[in-house]
Amino acid sequence: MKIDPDNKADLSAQIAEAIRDAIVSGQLIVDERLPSEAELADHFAVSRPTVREALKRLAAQSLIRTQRGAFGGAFVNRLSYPEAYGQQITTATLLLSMNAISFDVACEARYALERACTPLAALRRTPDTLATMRAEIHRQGQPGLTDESFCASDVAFHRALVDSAGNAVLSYQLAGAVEAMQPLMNMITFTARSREAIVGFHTRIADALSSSDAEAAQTALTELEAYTLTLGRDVMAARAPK
Amino acid sequence: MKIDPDNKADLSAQIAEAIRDAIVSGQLIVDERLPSEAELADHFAVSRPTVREALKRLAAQSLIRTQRGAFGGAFVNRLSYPEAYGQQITTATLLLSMNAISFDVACEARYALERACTPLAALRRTPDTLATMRAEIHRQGQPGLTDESFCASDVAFHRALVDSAGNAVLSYQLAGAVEAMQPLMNMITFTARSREAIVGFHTRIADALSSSDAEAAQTALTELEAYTLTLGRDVMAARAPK
DNA sequence: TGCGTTTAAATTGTCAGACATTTAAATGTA
DNA sequence: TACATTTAAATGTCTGACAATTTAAACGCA
Repeated sequence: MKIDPDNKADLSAQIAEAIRDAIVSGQLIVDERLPSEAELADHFAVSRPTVREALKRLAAQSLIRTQRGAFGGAFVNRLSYPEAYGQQITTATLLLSMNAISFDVACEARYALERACTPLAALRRTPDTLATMRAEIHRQGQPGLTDESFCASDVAFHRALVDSAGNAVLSYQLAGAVEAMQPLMNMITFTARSREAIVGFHTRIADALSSSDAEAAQTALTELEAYTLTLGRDVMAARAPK
Repeated sequence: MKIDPDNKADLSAQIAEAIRDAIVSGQLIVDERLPSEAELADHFAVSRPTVREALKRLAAQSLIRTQRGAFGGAFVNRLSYPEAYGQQITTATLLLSMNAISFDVACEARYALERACTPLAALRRTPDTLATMRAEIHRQGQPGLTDESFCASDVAFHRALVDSAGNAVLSYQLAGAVEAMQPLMNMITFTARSREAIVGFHTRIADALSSSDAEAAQTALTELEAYTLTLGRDVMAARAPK
């Protein structure tokens, strides 16, 4: 873990980068304990608060965890799937909300990615994931459901679809794509008729996966994409004139 | 931006969360200036170092940027694509390297996602992206190339393929999937024969996109996946007996 | 000896106050 | 007006201290 030359950037950023490099390059392995804050301060020739700021940066990225007390300290953290999911979703959501991404582009990306899952899902879907999809479809048919709850259930359905592919890396990658769409979807008011149509598409998808018919699932997904697109465009059109 | 009850977690973590919530919920908008560190310390009834640790956590996630000097301070940062790319790649790389993801699973995910791009890429590929692909194919044919450079060129080729789809959200999502595979791919020693085979697949893909033949591109990708898988398995098999 | 209790030490979390550095606005001057 | 200087506000960094927490070792007792 090396030093910093006469760089002008923040010391805490430099130190954080040095430690991060040591982690990603494998010099520091999972669960290994870092030197104490005092030792790090000594090593980098800075004060303890500066070291602490660097460590907090790393903690924010789930690269380390800290433990108080004797024989406590900072330890290299094994990045778990839930943590990775969380970061993925936060980043994707912010990217979409802050960069004026059009509904069309986000929608296209989402359904393209989901279609990537269907062949695997048709092959590997389990009774468990199928049951989840059926349950969400049932919920979506309930009359008293708010638009937010309907959207949440929609997300749950699509996550079950993605998880059906039985590939953890794929699930992780798509978590962001699917969840980040929710704020955009929440802007849509779902009429009784549109809900019925969506439930119809979902049923077709679930049926297709049940019978391991990847092609039928892809077709239904593509039609659902087209339908979602028209819903979104109607909303945008209704807003624009104002 | 609200207070913290008698929570037991770190104050800096609580404060960071409170500010993060304010950002994602839209209470703080892009480029808006946060109160100064002293004002935040006063507001949350903590010391300035504690506030600073919280701000560094947010800075590590690119949620804020800071500026020194009069009328400086912390500002809500517009998450740019390059920043999002970087975080995506770091997270995906760590997830793969720290969780004993099998080569098969990572490979499957990567090619499934890339296949999702081919229909769009066949439709929208530009002379620019096609030229990039051709250039990388040419580089991959050079005899003196190290394995690392070959892998880097492979990544560049696949990134060009993804970018051909002309969907920024898709490009962002797949950056992690493609780049995170590189460390795994770097473990493979590419013989002259395997390089030739890979260049062949790449040429077929580029040709298919040139003629807007999505199906041929998908087929070539699928075969490339199968070939990559055998290469990877050979390496793993050679290592296991030791 | 064996086991429960107490003590001590190490480490992170937090605070207070100070000074250094940077930056842009305000001010003064030709 | 144009340019140089001053000033004020803010972040960056340091020092030193104390609080809270946790574990290991020391201790005492049966």
